[in-house]
Amino acid sequence: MQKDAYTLILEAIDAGLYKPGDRLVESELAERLGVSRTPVREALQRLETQAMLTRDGRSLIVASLDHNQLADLYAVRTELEGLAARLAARHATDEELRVLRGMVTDDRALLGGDPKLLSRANKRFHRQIHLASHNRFLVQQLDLVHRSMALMANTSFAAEGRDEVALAEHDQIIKAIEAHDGEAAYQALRQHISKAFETRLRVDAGEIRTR
Amino acid sequence: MQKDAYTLILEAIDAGLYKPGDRLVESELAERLGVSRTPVREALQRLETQAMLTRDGRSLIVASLDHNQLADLYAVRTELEGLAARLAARHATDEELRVLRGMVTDDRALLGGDPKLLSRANKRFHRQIHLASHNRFLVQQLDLVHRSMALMANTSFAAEGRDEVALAEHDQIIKAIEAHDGEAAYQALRQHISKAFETRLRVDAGEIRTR
DNA sequence: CGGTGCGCTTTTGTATACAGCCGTATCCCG
DNA sequence: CGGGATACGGCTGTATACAAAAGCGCACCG
Repeated sequence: MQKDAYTLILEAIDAGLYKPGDRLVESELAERLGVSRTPVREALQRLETQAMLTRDGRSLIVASLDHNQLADLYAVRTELEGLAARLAARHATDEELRVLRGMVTDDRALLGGDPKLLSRANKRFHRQIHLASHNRFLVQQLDLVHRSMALMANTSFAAEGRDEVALAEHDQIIKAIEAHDGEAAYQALRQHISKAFETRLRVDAGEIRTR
Repeated sequence: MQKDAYTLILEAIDAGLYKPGDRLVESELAERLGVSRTPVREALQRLETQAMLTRDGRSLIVASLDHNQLADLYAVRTELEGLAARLAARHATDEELRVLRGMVTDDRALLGGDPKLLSRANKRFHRQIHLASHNRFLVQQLDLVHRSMALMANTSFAAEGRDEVALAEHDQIIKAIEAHDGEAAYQALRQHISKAFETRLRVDAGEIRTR
């Protein structure tokens, strides 16, 4: 069976096929996906409620993030990711810890490689921490946050040297979680997000060279 | 113009017309609301993506919160409300502060009255703090949280004496925000939520008499 | 030459028809 | 009398037709 319209449209946005500001026309999507307008409409409505799309008069366009919204988003993200880290330190099982540790080890092989791959590995890592918190609502909320982050053009991993620093930070986070030190994990993750935000601002300002 | 199907169904759930576990049938809702199935379907899908409804096999039922989910929800709520308080202390305008102060003053008149009214006033108060944070994403996330809270049967304001304690706590929170003391506001709101959770647990356990 | 108004085209919103699936109940056979 | 299979009813998912509204362009008038 084919994936549903919702997933397909989401992936198209993720892949950059539709960029912020682009108008999404129901009939066009319906034809492209080979279904009728009905499932497309439902998918678009779902995406709208998740703030991936906004209404411009009558039509739907891909949402875009201005500078203020970016800051807002990171503020919320910092708080929620911090909470996830604290809970993960408390609730993660040994199996989950091994998976997390394995990710950090494997990601070393990606250093200096394709920013897209690095970004994907990074998403997986963070998602694993979310899951290790064993809090469904938190996972759901963080999903929303990460989805909105997909609206940003380029990943901060395009920044030169960011990958190595990030990996070191990931290592710190894992160490704290492994030690079941909630407070340390909380602080480490907050600082990690803070650094990521800072890097993104520098990239956007053109201060850092991107690969 | 009439409100849309989404709002109507949401209000019906809020009013307790549909309780957790109840099955929602498209054709039935369509007839009751006087529209066709199409807008009803869209409304239901939106509610599903917001976790107000869950799928039971093929059909949609109103989501219910078990003990664990309740704890999960409060954990996230504590964090986000705390963040909102801290940001409100930093960003609230004088006009917003006066509105907040006015709410606390007015709410004194409701003490000992209808729990439904108390609960409504409480929601308004918290929402005003969310808005005073001037962070759209945070407002949106907290909206989701409060929506899920609507799934709980009875408000903690049904607990005897809770209203007076809550009002005093609200006063504390406002004082911290008025003083632009982010850290104090953060702590005060976290403790307020924590107390509310504790009260709810006691009510659910049958320890406290409800009015 | 510019502005305004009218009409057409495009797109969304709503209704309805149709098909497929699941659950249930009944009937038949062992 | 009990269990299983089949048929029927209801509900969801998808497609399509139709109506209404908005944007766009052209033409006409000032």
